[in-house]
Parts: sequence; structure tokens; C-alpha cells
Amino acid sequence: MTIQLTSRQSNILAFIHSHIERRGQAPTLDEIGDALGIGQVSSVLKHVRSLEAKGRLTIQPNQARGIRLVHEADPLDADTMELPLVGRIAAGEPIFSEERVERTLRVSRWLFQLQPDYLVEVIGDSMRDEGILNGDLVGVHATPVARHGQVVAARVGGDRFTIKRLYWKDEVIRLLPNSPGYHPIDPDPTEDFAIEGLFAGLLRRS
Amino acid sequence: MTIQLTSRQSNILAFIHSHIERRGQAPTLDEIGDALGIGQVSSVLKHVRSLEAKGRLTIQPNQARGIRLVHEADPLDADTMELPLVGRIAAGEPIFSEERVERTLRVSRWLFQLQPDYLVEVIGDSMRDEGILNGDLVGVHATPVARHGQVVAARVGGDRFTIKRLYWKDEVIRLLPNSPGYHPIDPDPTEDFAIEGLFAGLLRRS
DNA sequence: TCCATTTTCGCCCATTTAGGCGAAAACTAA
DNA sequence: TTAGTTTTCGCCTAAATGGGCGAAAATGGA
Repeated sequence: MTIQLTSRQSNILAFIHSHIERRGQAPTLDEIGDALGIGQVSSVLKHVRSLEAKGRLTIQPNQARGIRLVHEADPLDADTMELPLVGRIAAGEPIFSEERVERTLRVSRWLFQLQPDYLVEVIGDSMRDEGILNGDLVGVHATPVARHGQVVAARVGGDRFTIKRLYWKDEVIRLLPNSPGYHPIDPDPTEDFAIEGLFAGLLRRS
Repeated sequence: MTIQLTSRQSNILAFIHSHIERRGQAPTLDEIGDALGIGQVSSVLKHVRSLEAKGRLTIQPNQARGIRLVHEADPLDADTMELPLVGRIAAGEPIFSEERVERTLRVSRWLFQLQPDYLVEVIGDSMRDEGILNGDLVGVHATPVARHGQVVAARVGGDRFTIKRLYWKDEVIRLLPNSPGYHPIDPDPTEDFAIEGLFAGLLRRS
């Protein structure tokens, strides 16, 4: 429920915004008054208080430059997030490129402890024993850092994007498929190998 | 941007809503006045005009019972849905009861072909081979009708709520755990047995 | 055409809010 | 401690809004 602002109020809010952008700190009431042509700081305060009542900013009492903007991000963004579903990964490309984002899904943040940055569709049943099936959408928290035993999204040889459990022993990296009938991947040292991120949740379509 | 209503206004809006539900047509200004204890229809009109200004309804000029509600349907509801996550199921209780709804999650509708009515947390690993693990949240499409081979949410003996693959042969119902080490359940004919619904998607927390 | 129903118009008052003023209080740095 | 900066308080006015009144206009059926 966003309450609408008067023109005075939105001008003031806009000025505060731009001031923070330009100077890195909030303006004083006096500076706001100067910019908007309001002689009395107390009048400015009145408006700033109104903006606070309308949920657009907060005031740190008695503190100079104590105005903090509230990042509005409509009520939904507060507890849900939008995740891009990226398609098949081709060689060399960065994970993110406009063309590969097939669509975006919105889900409650509560679902994830580790916040995913995107979703990938799983191809193949090599992780069946981890409860990850063909067609599942896996959330990936993009990071190159992974520890032994974690489920990771990795890219081997530049074009094969896989979800595997990482085994790292004696400086040997192994990607364990964790399903019978699949063989572990021992990355060829001459091939590119990159950890794209960590497993962070799963969505299965019905 | 939804503008907030005064209490008078929301009462009037609520009455209009319920009147349309009950009678199939909008009330006259006089009827609204009667219900809310406002003597003058013109006063009612004032409020109805306010509601129009706030985008909650429209008025067909000079037309009797000419109030039309605007179905707000926030842009989000269009492509996401809210699902209650229900807790452990106790004996005899209906699936839905306020106390058992632990929280609600919002997810994109696109995720589901068969629309789930609620989510249940899976206890135990009896469906590991179906890719359903302990702690997963399973979407359930509430229906008593299931066919052979479908994954169902069922209640056996009144208190055991389980997710199983349904086998139905020669009028014998079997719930197949689909994991080694678990035995099929052959419902005891003297026990209650009810299919609560069909598997409709899965969410795994990270 | 006439009449009952229903909507619309003009007017009223009380409360809230916007917008502003001067002065007091609080903070900060010398 | 003292002076300058900045925030806060109390008070004021005008406009907008909420909530209401009685009467006039429009509508539709008999």
C-alpha cells in the first residue's frame, strides 16, 4: 500500500535522493530548504516527517544528516525474489547474457538459506541419488569458492555445465555423480575447469 | 499504488462486495445507507465517489445499481500464487485448519502444471528414488481421485500422512515406497484410508 | 403522463493535512 | 565553555477531505 505524495514531498524526496547520490550523504534540513526555496527548516522537517509517515524514509533522531532512504522495493520484494532461469550454457559465454535468460521465476526468499543468483535446468539423471532429477531447476549461488563435499555447479572444458558433488582430496578435484551407472569426472588438467557456484535449492515442476 | 481507505469507505466497499455476492447485483445507494446507518443517499454517494477516485470501483452514470467493482488483482497475483505450508497432520483433522498453517510461500504459477493447493513437508526418505528427500516441500493438488502409477499424498489410519506412488491392481491398493529398504504399505481394510491429493511439484530448501 | 425509485447537485461543518513561521533544544567542534 | 550548526517544538493559516444534510434531476414502469 503505497501512499501518494504531494508535489512538495516528491520534490524533497527527489532532492534527498540526488544529494545522497552526488555527495554520499544525506542533506541537512537547511540544505533541503535552500534547494527548494523554503525559508524555515522546521517546515522542511514537517515534510520530511510526512515522508517518514508514508514510509519513504527514516529519521535518526537528533542526528545531523540523519535521513535514511527506505528502499521501497514493493512489499513483494521484501519476502520474494525474482530468479532468472538460464538456458543451456555454451562454450566461453558468461553465465549471464540476456539471450540465455529464458524467463524469470518469483519465489519466497524463505525457501533459501544460501541465496541463489539464478536457476539452471538439470539435464540427465546423474544426480538421482541426491534427489536431483532430469528437468529439475537448481538454484545456483554464484561463487568460485567451494568446499569438499558440497554440491556445486561446475563447468568442465568450457561447455559442459554439470551439477556434481565436489570431492577434493590431495589436490585432486573430482566431481562425483553420486548415481550408479555414472562415472566420476576427473577433470583433465589441460581442460578449463571452473566452479560456477553452489547448490542453493531446487524446484521441481509438476 | 493502492491508496488507503477510511473505515467508512472500507465498510461500504465490503458491503457492496457482499451484496454482489449474495444478490448478484450491486446495491442502490439507499441500500448502502440503510446497511451502514447513513440517512442520506447523497452522503453515501460522496463515499462511493471517493472509492471511485481511489480506483476501487466505477460508477455507471444515472444508472440504477450502476456500481461496478474493479478487480484489482495486483500485478503479482497474475503470475504468482501463495501456498500455505501445512504442518504435521494429526488424526482426524481436516488438512486445512488455521493452526496448522505454518507460513505461506509465494511462487510463480509457471512452475506447476497441476496447481497445488498446499505444501507439506516430507518426513523420512521413503521416496528417495523418486527424488523426494527428507525435508522437501511437496505441493499437493487436493483431490480424492488418483490413477494407477501416480504419486499421491495419502492418509492411512487417520494419522499417518505419506507421499507414495499408488499401485492399484485387482482392486488392491498399494502404496509403493520406491526406495530400497522400505516396505510397501498395504492398507489394512479395517483402517481408514484416504487419498488427500496428487503430487504437484516440489521445493527443496538449501 | 404520473409516481416511486434512484441518482445527482449544492450546501454545510469538523477534522486532517500541507505548508509555513519563530524560537528553543540538542549536538559538535574549537 | 562557547559559538555555530542542525534538529525539534509550539503555533498559525489555508486547503483538502470526510461525513453529513435537504432538495432537484433523471430513470423506468404502470
